[in-house]
Amino acid sequence: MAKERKIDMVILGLLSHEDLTGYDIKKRIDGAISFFWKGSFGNIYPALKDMETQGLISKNDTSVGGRERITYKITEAGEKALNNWLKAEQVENELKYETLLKLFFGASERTEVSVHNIEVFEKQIQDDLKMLKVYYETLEKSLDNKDHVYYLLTVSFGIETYEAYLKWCNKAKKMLIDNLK
Amino acid sequence: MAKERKIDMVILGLLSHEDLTGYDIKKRIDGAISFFWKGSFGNIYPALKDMETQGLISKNDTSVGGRERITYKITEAGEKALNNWLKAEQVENELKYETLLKLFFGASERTEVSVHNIEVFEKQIQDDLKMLKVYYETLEKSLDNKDHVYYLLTVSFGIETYEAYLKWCNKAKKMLIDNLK
DNA sequence: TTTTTGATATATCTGTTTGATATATATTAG
DNA sequence: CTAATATATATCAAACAGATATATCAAAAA
Repeated sequence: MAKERKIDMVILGLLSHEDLTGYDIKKRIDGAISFFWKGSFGNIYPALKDMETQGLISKNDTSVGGRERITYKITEAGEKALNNWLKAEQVENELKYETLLKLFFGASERTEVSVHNIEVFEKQIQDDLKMLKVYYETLEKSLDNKDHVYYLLTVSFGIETYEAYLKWCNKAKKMLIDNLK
Repeated sequence: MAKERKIDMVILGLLSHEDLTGYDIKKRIDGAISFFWKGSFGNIYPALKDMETQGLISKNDTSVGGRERITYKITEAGEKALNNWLKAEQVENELKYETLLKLFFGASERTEVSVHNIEVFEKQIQDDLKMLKVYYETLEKSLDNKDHVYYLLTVSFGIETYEAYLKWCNKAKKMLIDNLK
């Protein structure tokens, strides 16, 4: 058996707040969610079709003029599926860092190459961290919205881990330079 | 065009140290590498076949008795490909954490469900952290081996980020309990 | 005014990866 | 001696990523 399709839960979660088109869903995922979960048209559209067949969501045509526009709404069965998933013990947490892979095999090349690779990573993280801090400040001002408390927690996860990454970058560079020259 | 197949580089990296069978490669990946990169028979064996055709690795039959055993060796072209990848700027770093996904949609359920989900995550991380610390202590004793310096850096990455996760777990649980009762 | 760029929107295709399963041999533990 | 586990190759279905195709519409630029 193949693993359960997780994109379904992302879609249900988003639809539990508002009716959306496939395109909207992609945009939402590309926003605040993207740092811990990704989506693509290639899995969003087939998932919408399947879930409609399963009765977890319902389709309604909101086309204007010649412009096609299919909005989806979550059904009661969909809400149930979402809550069951939220309560399920099993979770799949996965890190996939090419930077660490390169570092693992770093001894095949000159030390400077690995130091440079860490710097590339460091730059990426610094940029992403700035974005997360902007999100954080915005959310902090509207914690009366219950959803925002949860959003803030995921953003705070990002900030704390990215700060840990940056600390590691410094240690790692130092260690490479000290130990290997 | 599809993205380049990364498993090729994992295989080349491993073969740059020793000759291995597909099964061996799987075992190596499941070990110290698995926390930042995964592999499966379903992509290892096809990759081995392709890379042999491309001349990046060479096959030699080391079967004993009726037991099939195909060992692969890296070629000069393979070493070149590995070093080119190590020097390439572009990297793909990706976090895929279902725990954060659940937390993001946490407002759909009772606060206790999210607190429990954080505790499940916390337990997982505590266990993994113990393993990483054992790796660390073992590696620390053999830093005369140049490779081990690099291995240690990846393990240290894991330790630092997992410790940051645990700190976040406490903060997050407290925030949920304070803000939402 | 016309053109072009960019955003909206659905959909599909190829290649890659995951996870499971099938098959068979060798070794170890009870 | 037998059962369970480890070794080993291989393939399949489902899921996913990334790119591309197609078309509409709004806004900005020429």
